[in-house]
Amino acid sequence: MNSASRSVTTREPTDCHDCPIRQLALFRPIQTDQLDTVKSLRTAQREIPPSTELYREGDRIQESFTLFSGWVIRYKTLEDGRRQILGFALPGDLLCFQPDLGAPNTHSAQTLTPVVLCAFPADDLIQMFRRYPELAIQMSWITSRDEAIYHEHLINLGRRPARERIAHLLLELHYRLTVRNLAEPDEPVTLPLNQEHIADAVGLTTIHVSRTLRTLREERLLNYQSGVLTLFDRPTLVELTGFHEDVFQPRPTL
Amino acid sequence: MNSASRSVTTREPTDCHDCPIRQLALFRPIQTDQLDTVKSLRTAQREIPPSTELYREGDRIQESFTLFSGWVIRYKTLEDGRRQILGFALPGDLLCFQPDLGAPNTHSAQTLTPVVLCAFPADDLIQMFRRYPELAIQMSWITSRDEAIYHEHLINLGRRPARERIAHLLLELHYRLTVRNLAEPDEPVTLPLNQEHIADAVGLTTIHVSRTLRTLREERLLNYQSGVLTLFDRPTLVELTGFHEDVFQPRPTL
DNA sequence: CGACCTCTTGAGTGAGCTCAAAAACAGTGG
DNA sequence: CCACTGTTTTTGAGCTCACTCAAGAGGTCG
Repeated sequence: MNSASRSVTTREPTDCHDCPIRQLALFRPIQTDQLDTVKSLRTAQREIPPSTELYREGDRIQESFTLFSGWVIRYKTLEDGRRQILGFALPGDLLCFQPDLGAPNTHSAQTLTPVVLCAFPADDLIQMFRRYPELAIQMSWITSRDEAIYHEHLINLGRRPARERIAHLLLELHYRLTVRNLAEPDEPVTLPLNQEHIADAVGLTTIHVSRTLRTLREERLLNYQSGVLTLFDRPTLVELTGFHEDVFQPRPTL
Repeated sequence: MNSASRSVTTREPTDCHDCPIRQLALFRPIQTDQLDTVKSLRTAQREIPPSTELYREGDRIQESFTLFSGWVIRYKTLEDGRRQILGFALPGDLLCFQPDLGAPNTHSAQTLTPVVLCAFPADDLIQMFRRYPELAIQMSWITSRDEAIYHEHLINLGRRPARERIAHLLLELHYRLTVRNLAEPDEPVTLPLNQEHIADAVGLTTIHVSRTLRTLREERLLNYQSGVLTLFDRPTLVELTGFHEDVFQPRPTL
């Protein structure tokens, strides 16, 4: 139950031979011959500054990324500039996996923090699946978990009022960070989010997010100020928002 | 470009040997030896009346389903009974695919119409992936397309007003039906939805759906009454809602 | 210091909600 | 064929949650 980012110890300057392993080994030990093959992918590790666009809706990116460290948002924008954040990618998450090599991206992605990621060509990945079906099955595992997360977001946007939406999002992020050992269960965490990010994730205005955060603070439920999140009363928050942490757990082992 | 439901000609009483093929053959021809294996799955075909629960949140269903005919909704409910419809499954769609055999379902599913579906044990499916990686890759294809659909729903719920939300949903359903040859591009279609379904899908009240449908009708954009959908002015609707049909296309061939 | 963010607060508005009741419709049984 | 019941849709009236517009406060950086 180790986080991907913590295992970054030694680092090749241009290549990171073991990155897909690091992603997938979360679930199951892999045979050494598989490991060799994956190493042979020779994929590039990159360090990227904050607020950088990784890819844009409509691009034809033929790479996938594994996040080693940092935060990335995936989002869509409407013609008039309104933005919907689809999700926050944390260390260990996979980005931009599209088995259809020709298809344009359906959304954009941008770094929130300095980011270290490992990029590998999508067709290499598919070749690897072809050779090691177990990896493909694990991939289906990942995407199926992602689907459950989208379900949570949908009911959040569709059927919950502002206070619960925001609280649910912050509970989610807090939990996902603790699971990765990037936060302590009962300690404050620093998030790289401003109120606009929250607003665009839960479908509100920044102004309303500001007001709602204030009421949450006044109710002594949680505090989010200058990037520091403190959960005062997690049980009540969980109750209030109907938060089910199971969905946000890493995949169980096979 | 054939719909799964149309190819139901002969029908075994209890088994439907070829159903996963029918699902996956949409994308790519499969070798005959693969076909034999799939047939050997001996999965059961079922006919199910309308308004029947297929599975419920929290159940541990170890089967997946391919829809042959009829409509199914996938949804989640909150403690107080509020419901969010996550999506509408149409003929050819896959339901309840969960590679983690032990995990409980994260949502419920219910038939809207009489339904014919093919059920097969999840671990058989995984065995099949193990043997034929190509199928696993195609599965990742399917789920990746599903993800893009959820993205559309998220921006719909989060960033669009009622009129656009409803219009977008109806455009989506209309398009998905035409792609399956279950509707003619410029003809009215019959949908098994009442206003409550629409409301629960787009995060509104039935009352507001009623009013909004009236305005859409008065604007001569579309009409949805007693289950019949007519798109009066598709171009304007597409423009208005920012509808991108690409996402809802069946997967392109490999 | 000024320029630029981000956050906060106030005032007014409006989209979508609640509550309530009537109308339309389908099915059922007499 | 009609009364009776249950469901779905429609309409009205009033309210509220979340939005817009506008201005001020605070923090950061060159």
